[in-house]
Amino acid sequence: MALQESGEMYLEAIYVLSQESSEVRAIDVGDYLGYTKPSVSRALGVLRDDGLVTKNEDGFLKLTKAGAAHAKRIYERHTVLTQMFMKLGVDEKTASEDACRVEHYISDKTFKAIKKHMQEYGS
Amino acid sequence: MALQESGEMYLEAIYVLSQESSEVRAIDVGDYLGYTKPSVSRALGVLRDDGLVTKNEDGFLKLTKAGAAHAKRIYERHTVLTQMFMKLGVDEKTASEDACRVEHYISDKTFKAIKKHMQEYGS
DNA sequence: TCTGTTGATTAGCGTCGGCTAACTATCGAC
DNA sequence: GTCGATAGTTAGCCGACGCTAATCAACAGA
Repeated sequence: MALQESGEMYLEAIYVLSQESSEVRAIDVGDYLGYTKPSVSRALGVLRDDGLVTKNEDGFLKLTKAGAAHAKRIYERHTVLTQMFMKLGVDEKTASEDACRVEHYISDKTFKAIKKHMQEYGS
Repeated sequence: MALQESGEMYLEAIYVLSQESSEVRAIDVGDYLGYTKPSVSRALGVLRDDGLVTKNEDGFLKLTKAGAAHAKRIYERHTVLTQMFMKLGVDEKTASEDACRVEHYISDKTFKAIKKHMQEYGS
């Protein structure tokens, strides 16, 4: 089954946290997203079952190839959308918050069009 | 409590159908959205409790002042977003489908910025 | 008058995805 | 060796929101 918004948020969080530190645990993901430990635990279980995340013997999380690909896709949407909203005059915080929701709902077609436009005209 | 995506979809549907015919029933809303009668029945009950929709003795639906205001707000987002996506080169069907989801998730700030941009540069 | 269709509702199910409570495991300090 | 903090899991609750099955009311035609 296709990933829901929720699953994408978790993947993105792990992706972002992995860029800051190579040691990402479930608790860090929870802190980042503002969710409790049980919520994270269950969500990661689902992602693990889907083959998107693994956990090594020390409890550190790692995205699989498929998980990383998905996370990068969402994260790119986040950055491009944030950039677009800011280009339109929206403050960074609002732009990022809106991008964070919208990134899960736009089609590939529309995202490609936005990205192309930003590459041509966006600073 | 603030309206969810689902509630906004129902309001928008009633608003659109009301523009085509003054006699809008629950079944029409269901057909329009692709939902079953029981789903519509319950959803309308919630909107009625929230004071956004009324039903007259003949079973015809009518948006209250607050309901209509909310519906118009969402519908405007739908049209402006569709227009923007098409301006970027997206086909009408995809643009409309994406707008239909995104319209529920962008902040007022960002929408105002998009609208302003479209008024200045959008054909 | 009986019957079939249409519209609305109620009861109840399932999934998603938050939550709290409570348990376990590990690890460092005393 | 015991105790407290930290991390993770399990069990189970709840709201949102689809669904099917079944019921009810109104109305039209044989």
